[in-house]
Amino acid sequence: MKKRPTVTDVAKLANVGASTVSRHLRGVSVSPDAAIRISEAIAQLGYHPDETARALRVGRTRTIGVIIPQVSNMFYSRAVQLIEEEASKRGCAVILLTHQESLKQQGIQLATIRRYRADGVILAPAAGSTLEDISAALPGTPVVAIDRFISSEMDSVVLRNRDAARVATEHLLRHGYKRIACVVSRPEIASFKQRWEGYVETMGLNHLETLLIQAPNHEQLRYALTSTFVSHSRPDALLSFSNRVTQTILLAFDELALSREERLPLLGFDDFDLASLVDPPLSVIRQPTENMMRHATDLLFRRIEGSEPVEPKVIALPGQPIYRKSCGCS
Amino acid sequence: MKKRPTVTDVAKLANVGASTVSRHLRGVSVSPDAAIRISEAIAQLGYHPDETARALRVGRTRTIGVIIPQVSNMFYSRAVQLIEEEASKRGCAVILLTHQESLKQQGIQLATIRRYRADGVILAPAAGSTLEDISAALPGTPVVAIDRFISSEMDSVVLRNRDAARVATEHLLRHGYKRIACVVSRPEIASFKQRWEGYVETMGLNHLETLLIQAPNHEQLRYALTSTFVSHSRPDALLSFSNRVTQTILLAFDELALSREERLPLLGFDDFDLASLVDPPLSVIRQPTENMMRHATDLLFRRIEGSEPVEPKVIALPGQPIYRKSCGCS
DNA sequence: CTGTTAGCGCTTTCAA
DNA sequence: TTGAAAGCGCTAACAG
Repeated sequence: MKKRPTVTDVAKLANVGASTVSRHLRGVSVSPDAAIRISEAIAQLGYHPDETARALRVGRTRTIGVIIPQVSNMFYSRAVQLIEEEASKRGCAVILLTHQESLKQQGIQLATIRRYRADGVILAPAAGSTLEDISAALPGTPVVAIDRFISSEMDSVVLRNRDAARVATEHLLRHGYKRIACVVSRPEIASFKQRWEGYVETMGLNHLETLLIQAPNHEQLRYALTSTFVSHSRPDALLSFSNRVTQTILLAFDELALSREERLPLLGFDDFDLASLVDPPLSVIRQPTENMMRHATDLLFRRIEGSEPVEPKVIALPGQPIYRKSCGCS
Repeated sequence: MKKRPTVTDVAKLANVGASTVSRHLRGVSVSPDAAIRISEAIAQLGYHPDETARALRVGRTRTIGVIIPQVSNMFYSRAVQLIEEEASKRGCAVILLTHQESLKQQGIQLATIRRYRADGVILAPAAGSTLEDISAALPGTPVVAIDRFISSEMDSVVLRNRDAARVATEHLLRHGYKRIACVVSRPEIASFKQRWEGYVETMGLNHLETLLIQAPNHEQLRYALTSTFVSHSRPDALLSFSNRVTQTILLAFDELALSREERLPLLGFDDFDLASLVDPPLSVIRQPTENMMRHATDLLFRRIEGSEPVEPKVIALPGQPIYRKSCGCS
């Protein structure tokens, strides 16, 4: 088994010094004929530079860490997709890690990132994360938070959650619903907290009581939902805080075999592929995921390149309401 | 800005040699009091070992590459999720790359993997991939193919596509449908090819003509579908080859505002969250994704560890038919 | 423009 | 069991 060729091998074959090869590789000017000989040698040997060695020497790994709750949530898989493409364009590879909504697991993954010396991190922080924990875990490494705001001291790209929830609640109110219930899996998650605040505020302004249907996991949430639906104090309308929750609501409708008319009016956060195809078509607040991820990667790479912005930047993008039928529109 | 601490720093503070620190870190026996002093020093300095340096020295990076068409397809996002968890358990990080169904892009990503010196790769090969291309791009690096079979010389974990398609076609036949059409986006993709074969075979056995509805992208596919649906030679039933295609079919139904009764009977590959919630509930061939990914990671890590299996192993798992209503069942 | 040399942080002989 | 020293493949400084 022959070893992988190194710069030295290339250098020898091309009759130049190793540093000339290195220069050529990095696009620094080299004499034309040396360039040709080097290129030939590289082709002949099938040489591929070793990123780990380069990283060690230069202190930059050309990798970025992406830490999210799970990839299987459509919002995040879309996000990862976008981040990967952007990173790829800039010559960086993505190290993908998940924290499964666990603060402890997140700590482990931050340490992982640290060991791998990623140049920067895009993070959807687990509930309970603090700026201090995170920046202590990654001293000197740029981090941008997505989806969940934790501190104005940290670069963040998020939805304007309060506003969006306000808009959503007002819309439901305009349809004449009074007993509007929020449905959420884990209210301690930052984005959901803000959505809840926007809702509470709007309900308060209208002298209406707030309602919360909540459970730590989707199994229990479905149970909570079905019991609520059959109780005599059932709400007028539902405001779902995430696509997963929306699906759980749909499942609960289905479980009770509620007809289209018996279903509660529903408005949900996050758009998804089949949202327009369920019955009735789902009204949602869509997140501008593409834009968000572009902002996030831009911010991150600016930080990595070390130029420009010094103070933390929080980018909050408006949600886009898409009223189909489920909210009561026609 | 103080530099990151190194083994040497730890060694000095603990009054031992660097190699002793290294040994301790890797769990090799060290005298008890040295161990204590080292641990203290590590904690005090906030030392984290540098994977890039270790990788350079030792020749193993503790990373695995995962190359898939896109993360945003539910099948793959689920797969990535599973792989990440498994890799994490084994102390490896995942480098995530996508090839967008482009052979050229796949080549680029294979080269990326090579530069980063990943210890192994899990790959869903783009259409047109050959064993030779792939192993030439990654000499000495274990690769396991998932979802798409390209050669029995390469470790692979796939669905028993022909059988599954046979079962699906027979099921549709049993409902009395004769003009069964396959719907597929890119027939050149290995798994779809095999599904097509299973279908052709079954139709042939029953002296029935084969029908194909196909278009290179989902936009055009939807168009092809709607025109087919309104033509007088419309099929009796549809066999969809992937979850994305199934969604496109649903979209086409919706576009034509076909009522539940007017919709064509449909059986699709891949189960997904909302499959049971659309109207009528979707019948599908489910892939045992979890099992598949466990096999894939097992295979890969066995190869990486260098022990055991020498000859390539192809694992083909049966699909699980789930008959809801869309296929004509009730 | 080029080659020589040193060294990034780690592990691994090798001798003690 | 331990420490000193060499070296993984690369790049940056420096002298030509």
